[in-house]
Amino acid sequence: MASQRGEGETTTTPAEPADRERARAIPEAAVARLAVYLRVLSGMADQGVTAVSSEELSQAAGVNAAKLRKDLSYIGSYGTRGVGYDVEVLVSHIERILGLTRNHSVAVVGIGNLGHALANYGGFPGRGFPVTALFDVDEDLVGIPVGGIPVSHIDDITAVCLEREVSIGVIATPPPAAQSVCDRLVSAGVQCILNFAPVVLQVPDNVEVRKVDLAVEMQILSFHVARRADEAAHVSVGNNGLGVDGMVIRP
Amino acid sequence: MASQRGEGETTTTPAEPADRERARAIPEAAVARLAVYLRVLSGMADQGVTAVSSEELSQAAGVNAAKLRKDLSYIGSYGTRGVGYDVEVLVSHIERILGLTRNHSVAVVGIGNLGHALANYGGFPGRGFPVTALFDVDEDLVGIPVGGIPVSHIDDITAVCLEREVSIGVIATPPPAAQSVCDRLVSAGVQCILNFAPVVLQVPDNVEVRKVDLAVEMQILSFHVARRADEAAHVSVGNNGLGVDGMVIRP
DNA sequence: CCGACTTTGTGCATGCGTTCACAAGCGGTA
DNA sequence: TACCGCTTGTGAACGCATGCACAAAGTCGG
Repeated sequence: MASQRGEGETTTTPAEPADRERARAIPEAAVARLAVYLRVLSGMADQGVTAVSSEELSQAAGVNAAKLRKDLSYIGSYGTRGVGYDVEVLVSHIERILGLTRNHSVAVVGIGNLGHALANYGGFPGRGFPVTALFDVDEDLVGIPVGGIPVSHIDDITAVCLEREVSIGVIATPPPAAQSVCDRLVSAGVQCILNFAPVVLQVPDNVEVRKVDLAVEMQILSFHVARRADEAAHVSVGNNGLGVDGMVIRP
Repeated sequence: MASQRGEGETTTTPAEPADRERARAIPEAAVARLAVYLRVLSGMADQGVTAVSSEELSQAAGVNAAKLRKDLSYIGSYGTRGVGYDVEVLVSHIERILGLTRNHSVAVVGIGNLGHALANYGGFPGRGFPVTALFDVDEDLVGIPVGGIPVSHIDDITAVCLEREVSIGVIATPPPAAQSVCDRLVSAGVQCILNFAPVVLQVPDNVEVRKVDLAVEMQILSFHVARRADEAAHVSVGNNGLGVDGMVIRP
């Protein structure tokens, strides 16, 4: 209720908090995919595409068409049977569900290689996420602008985060500092954290953490490399019964 | 069979490809967690810890103890009932399963902000992933060393990847170049790709792609921010039945 | 106005992953 | 040696997510 554009909100039971309860019911996995759909749709809109079918969109997003329709059904019925979806309508509804109608101020902590890269992205891809604060322990860095924003000292983190209404904190520090930084962010009222440090963060229940762990990603790939190598070995030694020297063996 | 160290391979049916079939059976989600366990265990080993129980390890890794035991059971039974696990034994077995006994040569394509950061990591966290090749389209960058490795031109990608036996390709280019770069990596024989570009890559079935999408991560966090905000609004406006102006209304 | 065609939205079955709960197994102790 | 307490490993139940298949609902052409 009380949301922007009063469209399909013909709920027969006015006591139902339709939109809000619905948002809570969206599976985590579907949320991640909605973000992907949004990007694909934005690209289509830029190219002047106005309508799209679930089949087309699902292919562009690399998922099953039925799954895509189910994902979209979590946010409401905004398609037209026999036709498809209006690109702009879908974009605006996904943006609404993902909370992209407001800007989310971002703070980056740890201005090393990665911190620099993040700061220079300057308002993250797809925008709506302005980086408004940078922090580091290194006194030499304090005051120097990176990506247009001067670096603050980490001891000022609480004051600065409150002042600039930071809603998302990004941790790009070395591992040993991560938990301490996390604690400070939390006590500064930050409830969402994106963690690049290879550390398992301990946080209170009301704080949401997502981690991006390069080492883990590499090791998962390594696992698959190894698996492939083993399979290949099996195929040549075992499966077809012929070694690489199959025809050398005489009867 | 035929694997390194002939330990617990007392399979009664010698026809079973025990280790290999087992590796295929490990759920994807479990593989990701194994990498986390490995890091935690390595940290413990560095601190002189020699034994650990599933309860301790699971807490350090931030997961359920039963889940941890099940994950470990996928790679074999290397614990001692009533005691726990030997840290070093566990480390070496996880390393073996994840294929970390061999080195995996890494190529980074796109030497912008992110590419610089990745190249300067210099042998990824937890090592075993030496970066051996860097590529960019920009002629001005070619030949300049970044993190100790000179940048090659992207047109040489096939030759260089084959020569240096690159097994993992990292795409850190702008979105429009990603698919083209991906195709070139694939035709150079690279079967594992880590993609930082916000693009859905199309690849043949025999290539494994993992993506790290900052925009998606931010948007998932944004979703949770919005959800929290809605919940908070509900508590004050809906749940308790009193508006903010509850006592202004006269009877 | 009607009928054929297209595409959505979703009930249902299937499979995967998580969690519980407990028997089996091992070390320590008397 | 026999018992006791602790921890692993896993069978079984549960819950979530995926994919199928189809009815509902709309458009378009005649």
